[in-house]
Amino acid sequence: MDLASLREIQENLRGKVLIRPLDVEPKVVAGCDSSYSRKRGLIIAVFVLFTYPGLELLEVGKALRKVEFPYIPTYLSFRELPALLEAYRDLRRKPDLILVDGQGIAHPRGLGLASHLGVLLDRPTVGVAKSPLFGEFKMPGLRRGEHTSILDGDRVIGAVLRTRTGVKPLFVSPGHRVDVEDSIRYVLELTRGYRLPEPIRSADRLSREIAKGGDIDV
DNA sequence: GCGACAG
DNA sequence: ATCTTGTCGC
Repeated sequence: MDLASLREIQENLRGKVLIRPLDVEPKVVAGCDSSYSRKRGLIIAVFVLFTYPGLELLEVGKALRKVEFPYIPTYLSFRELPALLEAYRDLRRKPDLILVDGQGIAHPRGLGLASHLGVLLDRPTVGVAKSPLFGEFKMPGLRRGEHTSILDGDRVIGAVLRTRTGVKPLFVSPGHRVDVEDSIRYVLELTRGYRLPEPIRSADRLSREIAKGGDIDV
């Protein structure tokens, strides 16, 4: 499979992405992330479900697969989606909102990992990235909650959001079935004392722990 | 052609 | 993302 074909897949799926306010009050939220075991050539994907707004741990879904695609900027989906989809199928309950570690529509072809996953699952997703990939922006103020827009010309495709005072901001963008405003709102409401929102922080820690060798039960 | 470039 | 030791700061 060459990049031209994969690029065509992204350009086609882009038309399926829906940007609009979240249409339900979430009762179950999820965070997902992937880690790698270089020596074993594995990718470990994890989904962690929490109640909302109480943030009580509900369930964990995981998957370990052999890495079959290299990391190529703007094509991250093709490397991580297979494992993420498998981890999702491992879940009994289905989340009303999913936070994904990566870009949503703030992507050269409007289909970052969060958007791609959202369309395939037909679930609301929000992209939460630790660094920028696409779009123009100015840095926001230093206080938690302050944010600036990520622009594609005149179009607002996301926000640079300060989740912790004095700490590097996050690059938030809608994945699917949410808009920029709700994306900002939920990322902020799910962040408790750390830079990353709790669902993603948990998924990150757990997947890394499994990659390191252990396999913790939940 | 050159530089940039999620995880 | 992963590989890696110490170090600065609240």
